Formats: sequence, C-alpha cells, structure tokens
Amino acid sequence: MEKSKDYGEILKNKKMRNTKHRKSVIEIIELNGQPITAEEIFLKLKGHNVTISLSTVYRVLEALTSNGLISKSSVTDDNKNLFEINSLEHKHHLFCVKCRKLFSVNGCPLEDYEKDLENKFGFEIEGHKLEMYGRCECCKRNDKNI
Amino acid sequence: MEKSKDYGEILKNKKMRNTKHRKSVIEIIELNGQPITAEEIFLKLKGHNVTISLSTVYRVLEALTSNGLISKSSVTDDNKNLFEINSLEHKHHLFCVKCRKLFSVNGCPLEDYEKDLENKFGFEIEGHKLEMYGRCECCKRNDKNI
DNA sequence: ATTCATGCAAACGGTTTGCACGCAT
DNA sequence: ATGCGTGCAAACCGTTTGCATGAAT
Repeated sequence: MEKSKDYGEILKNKKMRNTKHRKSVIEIIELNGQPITAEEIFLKLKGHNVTISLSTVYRVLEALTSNGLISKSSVTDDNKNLFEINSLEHKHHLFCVKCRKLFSVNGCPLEDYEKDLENKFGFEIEGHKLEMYGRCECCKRNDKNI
Repeated sequence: MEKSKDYGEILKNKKMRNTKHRKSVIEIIELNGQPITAEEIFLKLKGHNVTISLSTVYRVLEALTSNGLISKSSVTDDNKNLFEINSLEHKHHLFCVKCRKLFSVNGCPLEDYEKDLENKFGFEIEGHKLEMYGRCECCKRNDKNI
C-alpha cells in the first residue's frame, strides 16, 4: 500500500507550523477528491475519531487558503464555501443543480477564444471564471426512476 | 429623451402582481448595468427616495429570480449574492478591473467543449456562467502613461 | 373579497472572533 | 520562553421568516 503523503513536509515547505489538525484537514480534503464544505470536513474528521472544533476547521482552512495549499470557491447558491486542493492546473467546475455536488474539471477551452477577444477588443484578459451547471450522471439516472 | 421601459408590462407578462417596489427594483438593477447586491439595491433606492425594507428587497429579488426576470450568482468570496437582468441573448462579458466597465460579447465558444464534458462525465449541462476580467484598451493605454 | 406584497423584528445558519489555555518551535 | 494554534461560546452578518397590516386584482 502506498505511503500516504507527508503533509507535515508540505506545511514545512510553506513555513507553517506543523500541527495534527492541519495535517488531518489537508488529508481529508485530499481524500475527498471533490470540493468539500467546512462542516463536511468537521464531520468526516469526527468520523475518523479526530476531535476538532468547527472554528478550528475554519481557521485551518483560512491558513491553508492564504498559503496557497487549497482554494476556496463559492459556487453554490446556499452560501456555503467549498474547499479543494490547489492543483497547479487551471480548472473549472461542473455543479449539479440537483445533488448540489461540485465536480472539478481540469484544463480549459478558453485560451484561443481569449486571444481572439483580446485582438478584437484590445482588451488584456487577466483571468476568467467559468461555472457550468446541470445534472450529474447519478441524478440523471434517479430522475428516470421517479 | 427616451421613455424608460414599462416595467409594469414586464411584470404583467409574467403574471406577477404589479407593485411600485417591484418596478423600482427591476429599474435599479437595469440602470446599474452590472451585477449588484441586495444591500446596494436597498441603498440606491433610498438614494432615490424610495422607502423599502431590506426584507422586501430580498423577497422581490426572489420573486424576480424565480420568474426568470433576473439571475442570481455568488461569484464573490464575501458570501454576498449578486443579481442582474436576465437578457435573452446568450452573451458573455469582459469586465475591466480598472475602470469597472463591462463589455458585452455575443456568441459563445463553449458548445463543443460542453458536449465533450457531457460525454466524459455523463453530466447533462443546462447552462453556464463565464466572466472574463482584465484591462480594456483604454486602461492599458493609461497605465503606460503613469 | 380575496390573495398576495410589505414592514418590522426576530430567527437562522455559515463564518468569524475574543479570550484563556495548550502545544510547536 | 515565546508565539502561534485551539476550544468554547458569543458575536457577526447576509439572508429568511412569522405575523399583522396594506395594497393589487
């Protein structure tokens, strides 16, 4: 079995204090694989018998975000923030309007398009946000059974 | 001077009750031209000597949103929702981070990309939001003179 | 006359913060 | 020894809701 990542090393590289809670939070986010809320992190940690307070979860998330280890997005319409590991790759999201899960998509189709617009408008594009929404495979299937 | 739009007619077409407050809110959003928060709407109305309570602003926004007259997004990271007029044309925007002007772009580069994603993830995409930001031609020029 | 919109204040829920204590350096 | 991380409870703030009143149909 593959040895799990050395989260302590990751923190050290960012000159952050290395604590059990910080390592646990990074690990949960990484294990989860898709964007996750603060409360879900809190509950999953509880499930793994890690005692942590919700406010610590928030403080850890803030620390990890401002050190660039994770990123925060607010795509959902219920005012809950979502956190995910900050991969170097540029990515976008697919939001399922039914189960409200957020799926990450690596890569970006917009490079050529942005170049065209820059030429056309004399605009210098620094970045963009792209959200797509719809129904995930799972929810499509369930709809048919109703 | 051009006559302002008949917001009463717009509400009537949606079979919505035609009230002064609803018309005012639509008008403010339309005048504003770029996405605006509930509180900003409230303050702008106050500035126009329209007395309305903040909760009514929220209720009007909910009514307008669910009738498809405006749309709601939560792109900012401060947990405030933004509202804008729902235009029929599919278009995107270039937002200048310096002068805060908004440039409309007709058309959309995402159709093929979305088909790919649908095949890849089994996701059924219903729509998307794309914002690009940067500097417009004018502001680029001014930067060089500093 | 009926139904729905509004104002007010209070509730709600996700997030932040003050304070005292504990742990990493 | 010091400064930063943590737990707890309370505060915060954008948003929602219950209730009584008022306006639109």
